[in-house]
Amino acid sequence: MILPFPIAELGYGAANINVIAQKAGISVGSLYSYFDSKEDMFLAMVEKGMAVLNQVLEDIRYKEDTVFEVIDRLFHMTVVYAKKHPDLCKLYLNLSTEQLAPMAKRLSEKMEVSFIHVYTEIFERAKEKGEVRKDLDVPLAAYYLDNLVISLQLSYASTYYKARLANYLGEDAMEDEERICNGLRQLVERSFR
Amino acid sequence: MILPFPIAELGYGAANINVIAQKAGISVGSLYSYFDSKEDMFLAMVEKGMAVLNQVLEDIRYKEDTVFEVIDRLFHMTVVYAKKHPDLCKLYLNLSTEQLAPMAKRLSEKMEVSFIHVYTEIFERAKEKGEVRKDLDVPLAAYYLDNLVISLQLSYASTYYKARLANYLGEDAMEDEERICNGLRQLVERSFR
Amino acid sequence: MILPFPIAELGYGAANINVIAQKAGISVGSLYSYFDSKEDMFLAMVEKGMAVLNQVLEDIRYKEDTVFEVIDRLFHMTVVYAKKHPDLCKLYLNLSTEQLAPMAKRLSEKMEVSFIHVYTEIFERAKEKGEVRKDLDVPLAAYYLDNLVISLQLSYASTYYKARLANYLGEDAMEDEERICNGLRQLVERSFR
Amino acid sequence: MILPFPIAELGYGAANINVIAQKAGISVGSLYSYFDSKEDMFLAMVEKGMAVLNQVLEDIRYKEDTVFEVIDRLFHMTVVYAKKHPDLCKLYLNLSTEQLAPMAKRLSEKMEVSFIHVYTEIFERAKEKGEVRKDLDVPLAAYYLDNLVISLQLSYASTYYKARLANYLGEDAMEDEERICNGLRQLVERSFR
DNA sequence: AATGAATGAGGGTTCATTCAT
DNA sequence: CATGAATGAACCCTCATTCAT
Repeated sequence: MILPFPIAELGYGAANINVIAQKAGISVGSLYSYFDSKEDMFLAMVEKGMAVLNQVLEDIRYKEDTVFEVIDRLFHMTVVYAKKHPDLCKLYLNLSTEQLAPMAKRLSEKMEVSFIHVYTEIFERAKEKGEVRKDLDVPLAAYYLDNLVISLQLSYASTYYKARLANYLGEDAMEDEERICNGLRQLVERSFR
Repeated sequence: MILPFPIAELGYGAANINVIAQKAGISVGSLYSYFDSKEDMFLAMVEKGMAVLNQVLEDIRYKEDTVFEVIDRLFHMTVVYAKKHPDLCKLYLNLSTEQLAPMAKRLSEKMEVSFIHVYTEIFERAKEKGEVRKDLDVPLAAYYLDNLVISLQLSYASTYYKARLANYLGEDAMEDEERICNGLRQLVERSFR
Repeated sequence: MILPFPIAELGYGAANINVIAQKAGISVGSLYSYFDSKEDMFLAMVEKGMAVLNQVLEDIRYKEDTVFEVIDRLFHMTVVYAKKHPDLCKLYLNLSTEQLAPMAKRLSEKMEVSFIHVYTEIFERAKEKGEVRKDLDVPLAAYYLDNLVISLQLSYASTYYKARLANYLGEDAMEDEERICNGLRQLVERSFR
Repeated sequence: MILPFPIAELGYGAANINVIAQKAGISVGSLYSYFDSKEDMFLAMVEKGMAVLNQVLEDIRYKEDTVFEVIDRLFHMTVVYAKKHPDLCKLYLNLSTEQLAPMAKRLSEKMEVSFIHVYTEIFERAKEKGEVRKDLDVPLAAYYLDNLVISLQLSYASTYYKARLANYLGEDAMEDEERICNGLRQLVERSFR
């Protein structure tokens, strides 16, 4: 199945149909045999992104691990995902842009909800097992963790956020994943204990 | 000075010059006497945003406070800023979009650098005063804190992130600033100690 | 032989090749093995229409009848033809449209000429037999009669002319063929006497 | 006010926006400042046509005349109108085409209704004054008369119908309006008596 | 011979930019 | 200066036609 990657890579506004078709190596007409409209192409990419993310989520939540092992895997997998699918990550930025807000709302909710569910599950279990303090505000912890995950993801995918990461942590910081992932995990670990 | 606010509110792609001129209450021709191009209008908004942000930064870093008092003020002021200037916040999303990446790079650097500088200063001082642990990775701490600040800011400004906040913390979470700001401050405080 | 009916039913502009092929139950490729172009398909339908009309003409002009019996049969057969071949009638509207004028001219002439010939023959004979007044302007009478025939035909075939008929003669007028055919025959009969 | 004449002259399908703009001597953009869409341009022409026709109707129905004087004027004015506004006449052909049937229905009804109303009024009055026979089927007479008027109109406006007229009445028949108008009037007059 | 996926020129429409007033 | 009507390049999309299978 042909996917209109440039629409994710370049953004909805900047990617024009001719460029998309050219980059996909097919004609405009063919493109329109797969999708009914440019909007449809965008949604196809969003759905692809969601499918990949859901797979990532599945890979993360082994039942037996401690919450901190899960979070560690979460950070590492996020980086793997962002490196492998930078275009899908960039979708997130387009979705959150006002231009696409109306179209994105319903889809995004589906996406967020999966994450919220997993985060909540993890923290509740961790509470029971005594891995985190009893008075932890679970929803807030989930929101806080997701903020970090999204930021991390964008740092490895978006041109802009890459530059920002370099500004904060040095030009070659991206290659030192351990520093970032472990560093963030440590910070998070302390904040939950 | 007339500012093309809609370009920030609606996003670069969705805002059209006629609408901008109309909302600004002047003619298209006049708009083009102030700015050479639509790109220029966008950059003017970005600069305006930076100026406001720099003022916010100034208001935050009283020398005498502990780092956690500063961070508390940082979160609170971020919310105040996001509520007062949602359009300027949305700029951030547009800037980080690939469409505007080339244009944005140099400006963004200026912006980030101010923040990095302040964050670094705060943490170095806090280390000296023994408010945070000696082995804290300051650049990483700055990056981590900024991720949270940006996420918080967007949660109060962008339609999409507002919905996300509601998904995580409940429909009326936005009104309960204290829960969010204090909650984040507590999490951060623990992670630095 | 496969005929591209939809091109007549929907009109040259509205009928697209894919729909035509689908309705004809064959592939686009096959369609193009029968016809060289869309224009060709249209012309094939026009020729089909002419052939049917010529048959109708043959059925009408029995030598022994009075001119008014022939005209009566003409109106009745026109209705029968229009009901049986609405798509061929609609061709007439497309042909007379400027869009197809150049292509249509030569074909239409052939078509008109048959009718003119028959009409003239009928009226000349009627004059000889004293059925119509001696000073009747035969060409004008033929033109006048054909105008009515064409109008009648369209009233039973084209959506627009159907609505017009209903406006003039009432919602169910179409079913009362006798009123229309006999009524017109009477009017015509008086005008020729 | 600029009117997109080519859309009537060439037909909805054949007239493309670039041609229309060029023939109108303005840019495509300007055209779209007057009309929201090509459909709108077509409707503007239809409305213009209706306005002109209504004026013609007004000019025709003097109260004092006999029905046959009115009909005579009707034929003559129809020719004048068709010669002056051939493009508006051609609209009629486009409207009755299946392609535009849906769009045209409501407008056309308005148009027809004016004519039906006037025709009916004329015939009812003529009946009262004893100018036409008592048993005349008024709606049918109106339908019959309108068929002739429309045919006449098209004979002076549409390329196709012009050729048809020449086939029936000779190459120079168009110039001999009197023959046609008077001839038709006489035929009609007899049919109503 | 029959198919229908692929093509891409051409259509309707938008909107950043200009310039006569 | 200020205006906003005018411009036309560039957009998204359609569909007549072709050709590898």
